[in-house]
Amino acid sequence: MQKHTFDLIIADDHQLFRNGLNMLLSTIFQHITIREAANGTDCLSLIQKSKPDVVLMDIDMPELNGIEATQKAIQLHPDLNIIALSMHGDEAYYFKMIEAGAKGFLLKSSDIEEVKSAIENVMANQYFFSNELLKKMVDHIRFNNDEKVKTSVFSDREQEILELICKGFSNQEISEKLFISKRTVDKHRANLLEKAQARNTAQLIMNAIKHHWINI
Amino acid sequence: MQKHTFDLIIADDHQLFRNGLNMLLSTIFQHITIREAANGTDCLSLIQKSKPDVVLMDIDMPELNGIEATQKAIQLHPDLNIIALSMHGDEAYYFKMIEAGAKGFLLKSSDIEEVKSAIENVMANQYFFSNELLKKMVDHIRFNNDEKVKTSVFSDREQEILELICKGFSNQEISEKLFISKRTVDKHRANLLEKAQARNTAQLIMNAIKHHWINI
DNA sequence: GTCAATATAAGTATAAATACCCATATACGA
DNA sequence: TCGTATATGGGTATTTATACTTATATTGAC
Repeated sequence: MQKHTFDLIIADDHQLFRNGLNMLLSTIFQHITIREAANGTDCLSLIQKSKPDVVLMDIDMPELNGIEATQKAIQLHPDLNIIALSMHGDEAYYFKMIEAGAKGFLLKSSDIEEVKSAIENVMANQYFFSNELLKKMVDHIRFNNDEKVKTSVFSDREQEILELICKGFSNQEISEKLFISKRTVDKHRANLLEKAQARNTAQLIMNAIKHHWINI
Repeated sequence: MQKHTFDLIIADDHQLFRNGLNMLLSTIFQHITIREAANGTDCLSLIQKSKPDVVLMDIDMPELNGIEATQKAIQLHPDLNIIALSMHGDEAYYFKMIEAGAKGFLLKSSDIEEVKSAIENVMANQYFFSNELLKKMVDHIRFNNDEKVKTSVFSDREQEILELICKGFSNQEISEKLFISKRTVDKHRANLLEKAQARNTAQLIMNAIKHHWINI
């Protein structure tokens, strides 16, 4: 797998982390050239100069953070393989890294084997998510029933009306679509609020999405 | 890897598919016992009788579908390794399979190597998502800007108010929290609607979540 | 120093949502 | 058959949101 030479950039603001990872990767990959950047701006310059095969990009960096650096880098080189590298707690930013165009996603708690897999995968034009991150995502989906909103079961009619509400229709418009009285829609909507344990439309939709009562 | 004997169930309502996959897996794994189920109910009985190591579970099955079968199976055997197996178009049900407790996720368009990886991974207590599915998920996140809602940039204050709206607070309550006039909140909210190209609260929140303007 | 964006606030008006009350018909399961 | 859930619809009232308008002070960029 690691027969031909390839270039890699480590972008992270902690020198010790960069140096250590550099050492580890140099041991694993025989023919590798590693460059280091301490922030997003330096990383962009390095990308322009050295045309790397892979970039390991920290999310939290000074000057230009990993998300912005990834956006700009992907604009210039859409096929560049960028692997996001973050700490626990940065999970909220993974969506933004995906939007920016990163192709691999590692936590800093990963072991070096996983980093190796990630590099090999993205170079083979595949996505890579660290197992720990997948577990976090899965757990988030499975166990976010924290607010005791039970897995509410709406009736078919309620489900239908919920979906129309989500599309932005008013009760009046829904009643015309379904050929029923607006007052009936009012009532269904009130029942939806009660079942969803929501005070208003905003909470109804937040809960509906959190608990996957609707598809987005 | 495949040294010791292990048991596997293929649950799918298409006999040809079951038989073919059975043949393929028998070739790949030397010491494997494969049982077949044509629907969710049969699958549950087989699980009770044979205590399998892995179940390949189709989502769309008669009598008891894959989601319900997975729920019941995981209730009885929380550590059972269930791999969801679905066709294109069933993607909306993956969330439900995750909630139900499946640990691997394959598309029927996967090649046999990916099935092998999935089986090995879940038996090693890891999650497995097929690369095609990851790509779909990533593409969904990256390219769902279909309604020309540009990557709206809200001001800090607007962002703050958006998050309070999502938590279910009324403009009156928000104004009290932020020590500003309700009319100011009214105005911010109107600006939010305009920037989000939404007609009402429901659409505002749908767009906010779709485009990750807020974290859920 | 000017321009643009933002945060602040208000007037006025209508539309929509929410919160209670009530009733009737239907269907489905114990 | 009896009860529960559901779908339908209405009365009344209040609260909330939305749509227009205008205005001022501040901040930051160029």
